[in-house]
Amino acid sequence: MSAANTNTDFFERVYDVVARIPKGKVTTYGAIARHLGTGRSSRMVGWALNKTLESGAGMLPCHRVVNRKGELTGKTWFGGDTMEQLLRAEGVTFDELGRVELARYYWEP
DNA sequence: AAACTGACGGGCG
DNA sequence: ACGCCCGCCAGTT
Repeated sequence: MSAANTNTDFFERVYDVVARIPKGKVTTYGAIARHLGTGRSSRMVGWALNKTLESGAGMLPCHRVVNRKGELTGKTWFGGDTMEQLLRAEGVTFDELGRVELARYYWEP
């Protein structure tokens, strides 16, 4: 196996984990990174998601991935309040600051 | 080649 | 509970 496939494998894992997030639940980048074994490379998870968007995996429910504060940091890539609407459609509620209640909706891979 | 950036997280005040 | 700073990893300029 070529070492060049390491990245691809990383993307596939991110895809796999995100695809398993139950409807109406959310998880964090750090949780995914830990599950992948990358640990501190939480940033790479977001990077991978952005990359998967271009890879054609646009069906990925990445709107269920938020940061540790429960903020929809990726809403920029969805455009406007699309990300929030998607989560609301799944029954997720937001607080006054527009953050997800992680204690209530958090899901660990 | 060096420095900056970024879908982040944890620690500290 | 919130804001600020530092550390991680790969990509970009």
